[in-house]
Amino acid sequence: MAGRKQFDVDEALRRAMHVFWRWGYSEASIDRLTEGTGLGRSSLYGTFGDKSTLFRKSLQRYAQTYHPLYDQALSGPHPSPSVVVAAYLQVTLNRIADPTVPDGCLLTVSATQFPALDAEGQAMVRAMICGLRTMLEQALLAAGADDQETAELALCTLATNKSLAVLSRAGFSSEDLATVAAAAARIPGRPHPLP
Amino acid sequence: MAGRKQFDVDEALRRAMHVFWRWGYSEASIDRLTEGTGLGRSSLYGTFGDKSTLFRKSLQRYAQTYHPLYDQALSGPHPSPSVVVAAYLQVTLNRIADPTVPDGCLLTVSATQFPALDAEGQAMVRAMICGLRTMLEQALLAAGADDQETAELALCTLATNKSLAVLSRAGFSSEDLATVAAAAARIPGRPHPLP
DNA sequence: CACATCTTGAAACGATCGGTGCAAGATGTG
DNA sequence: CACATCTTGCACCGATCGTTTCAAGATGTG
Repeated sequence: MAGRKQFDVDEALRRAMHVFWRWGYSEASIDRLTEGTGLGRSSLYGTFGDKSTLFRKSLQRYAQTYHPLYDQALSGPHPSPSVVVAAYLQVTLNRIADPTVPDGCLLTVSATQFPALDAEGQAMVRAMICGLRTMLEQALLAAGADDQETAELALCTLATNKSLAVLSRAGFSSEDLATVAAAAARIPGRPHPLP
Repeated sequence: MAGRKQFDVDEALRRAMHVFWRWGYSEASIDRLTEGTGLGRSSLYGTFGDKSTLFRKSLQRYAQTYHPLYDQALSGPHPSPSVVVAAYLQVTLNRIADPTVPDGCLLTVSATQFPALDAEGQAMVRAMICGLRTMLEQALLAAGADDQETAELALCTLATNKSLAVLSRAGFSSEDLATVAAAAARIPGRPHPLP
């Protein structure tokens, strides 16, 4: 029934990523992965290894697809920290609004939430978060924020990013998500209202 | 080996809630539930029904335990919307810091994230979120916010609440969580920094 | 004590889980 | 064509999943 591979490896990985994206790690069964990719079990295991390896490759695939978008949005000159925050969150909003990907990404947010994920996968997720955090901090510093404000804003923007994914998954409208993102861009440069 | 129940039903439900709290719905296997509650399979099924029913009862148990805390923090008079937001998020921070509950609650945040949860459970989670939202909106109106600001702040505070749970689960420090909560309290009453 | 009621532990159910073995078939090379 | 190499579909593995069944034992009532 075969001599050379009858599928595109990169496209299959993209589809597998979308299965994890939609179902998370535990609920992404091998049957769902074979169905989503169109591959048979043998092809899936022969090409990508076992489930946890495939998940890690899906994470890598996600990073190499979307991290450049964040990098591009943050690399240019920005007039203020607020603009940096808004630009970062806009990338997330764009990704959520993308009709070619499943609704509600369970890769970035809930990867750390699924207890079934092994230590190697957890470490990879943490490294991805750390990379985005550094990316944000550099852009904030370049936009004129001091060290303390940079640390705070990077953290809060990451937090907002996570909440956008959660709210999206929970069925909140894109208008609501845009409202949350816009409010996060209003945090910079404000004194504490509490004593 | 028994004639009358050899355990406290309410305490067993509390422990079952903590198992879902720690593991989420899919990863909370019956074995983990029997181990966590100390009950046998027969007692568990005989008392609480099947797994999805037990999860719903755990959700109810969570709501009746923690929603009064939010209600209490919001019911008194507040000088400003900022204080309302801060008071609300402080309840979440306190719950996260509680040493008697597991680290990283997968009940409120990720209940909507787990595809395995049935429609009835999903609806219950949405109803809980809706109740908290209404509670917040009433307190914000009472604190002098107009309709538009109330809607925006209630949404953003809910979003921050979710992100706190996610960041907590991801291993961020309690100082980081407090920073995020404090920054959210700085949103009210600020003009948009972007054109 | 007799008897109905309830609870419990243990075994077992079918279904699904992630993963493997293997023969059949397609390909590239000689 | 002969042959080694690779891929694929299919069956199957043990383990675990949620759930049910059932007999044994403890209790409350007469």
